[in-house]
Amino acid sequence: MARHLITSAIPYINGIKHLGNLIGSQLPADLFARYQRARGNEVMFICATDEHGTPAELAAQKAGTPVAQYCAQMHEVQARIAEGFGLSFDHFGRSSSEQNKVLTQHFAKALAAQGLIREVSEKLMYSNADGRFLPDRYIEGTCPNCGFEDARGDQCDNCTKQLDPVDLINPRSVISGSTDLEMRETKHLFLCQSQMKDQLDAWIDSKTDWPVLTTSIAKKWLHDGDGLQDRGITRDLNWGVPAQFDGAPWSDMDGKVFYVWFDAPIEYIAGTQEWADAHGGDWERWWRTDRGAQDVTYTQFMGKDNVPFHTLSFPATILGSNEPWKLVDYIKSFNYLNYDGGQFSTSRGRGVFMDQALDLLPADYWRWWLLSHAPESADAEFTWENFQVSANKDLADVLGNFVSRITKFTRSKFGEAVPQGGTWGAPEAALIAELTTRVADYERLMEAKEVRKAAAELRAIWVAGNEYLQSSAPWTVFKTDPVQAGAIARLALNLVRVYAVLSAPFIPTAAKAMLDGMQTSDDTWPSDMEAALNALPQGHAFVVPEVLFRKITDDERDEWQARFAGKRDA
RNA sequence: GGCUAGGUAGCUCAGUUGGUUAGAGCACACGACUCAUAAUCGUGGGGUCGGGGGUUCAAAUCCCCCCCUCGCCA
Repeated sequence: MARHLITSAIPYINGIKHLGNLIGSQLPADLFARYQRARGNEVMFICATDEHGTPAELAAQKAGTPVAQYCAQMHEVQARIAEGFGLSFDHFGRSSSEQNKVLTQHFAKALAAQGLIREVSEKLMYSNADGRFLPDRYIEGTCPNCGFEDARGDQCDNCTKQLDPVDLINPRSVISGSTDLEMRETKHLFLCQSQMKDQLDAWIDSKTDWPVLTTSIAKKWLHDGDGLQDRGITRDLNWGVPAQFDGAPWSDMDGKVFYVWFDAPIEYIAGTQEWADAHGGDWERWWRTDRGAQDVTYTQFMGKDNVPFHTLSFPATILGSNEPWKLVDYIKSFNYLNYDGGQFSTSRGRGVFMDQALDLLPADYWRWWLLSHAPESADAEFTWENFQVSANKDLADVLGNFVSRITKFTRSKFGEAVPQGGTWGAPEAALIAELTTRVADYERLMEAKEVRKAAAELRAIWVAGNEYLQSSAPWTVFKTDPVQAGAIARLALNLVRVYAVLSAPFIPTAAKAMLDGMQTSDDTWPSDMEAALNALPQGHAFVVPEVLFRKITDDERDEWQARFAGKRDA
């Protein structure tokens, strides 16, 4: 039995994510996890909320809630929505956990012991009124280039010029509006990634089967300009993992915390520890190659914006520690999903957010559309028309109607039990041969994390059932040879169970309804198609399930398109 | 401006190391069936593969130039 460690990039805590975020990491990771479990493999699927950093502090402040409490609440909100989408995490952790604090500090210490941490003094903008250092984008002022009054410290939104906060005329704090700012010297820790450039470069070079999106982004960071740069791993903040701790190999780091990109990926490991602490399991056999993790296959899923951290920074942390941690085996990355001619926008409330989506339709509609249109080779686009057409055609007409037509036909002619008697001949053998080939292709594509192609193959498997029914026409055969018509129906009813098993990674709720309809809990993977089509024995009772997928009407489509065009309302 | 990825039928996309008349789904037209969520199945029309030049017996596929889109960086 193979063992699969699977992680999804961890979503940031400040608010509910949109569909673009969902398809970028959590959903494809869930697809893969469900598939591997269905194949009988052992899976550890970890996700979490990314809770540290300035945006979380400010969001909490805006909500009038202490930041720890704010994060706890938002974590619950995100966890419930994830559940609503059927995301089958073994554990949905929190980067603010005690486990992550201990582990993050451990890694920092281990890296320092290997000479990979250096202290750097730099001058940053300090706000006396706020009592804190301000990140570049939390400083605004007049652009020295174009005179725009609300230019941010990192870039002017009006003329797009890249800025340094010291360039701004009349700089002020975005947080308080205070202009009582000064440049103040402060000390930070840097991770010496540059020392590991060659090692990382060789490692990336060895990954010839990774998506080009993953390797090209890694290569760019490795080779662009002066090559891979050392990066600061601490910030002047209170909310985070303290950079000063007992046994720390440095001093004077009070009031500083590790920067989110350093502690966030470590949460993959810490999240597994959280799981172990909660369930009494053994986390080391997943993460320590000296404790059994050497035979684990580790796959990460993420949007392209997260690729640099996962191809370079986190591996630098893992490898640089010189400890036997499990390194990722495959990084599946995704492009962006756009919304109806533009970008999804969290700040402007443009597009569909996860909670809203579940209010409109069951999760399977979204799962199917998103996965079958996953932005793998290029950015993809969500439009309501495409969504409506795909969901209605694929789910309602091809799959849902197949289940309806065969269960209702059988009920009307034979009653609610798998018909007995009759024999299968050439048409059935041909169908079994086709399904055997297609399922093998489906398995290959799922193993390769080829999400869109796997969806297309699954759909073709559904279509094969309709073709079979159409050509064998049991409703016609019934008039002259009812027993033989029963044999055809028996195969088709068994097909419903097979479809449920094969489809479950994509549409788990409907798959469950299909199994329930067939009154079976047998979710054995159809490795032997002929045997699989005999799983429901003659005389086995079933019930006609409710309509699996109702259709999306034109009126609904138009209404939703208008509703989500602009501002997100409460 | 530099770099990445793209530009293939009306739409969304496949096209492996260059090789017979460029494929799929949707949409469209016609036909079949009537068990089914007016569903299904079959057949067909439709593309100078962004533009130009080159290599080759042969290029969507390799090389050069240009145009356009998206993203990252400066």
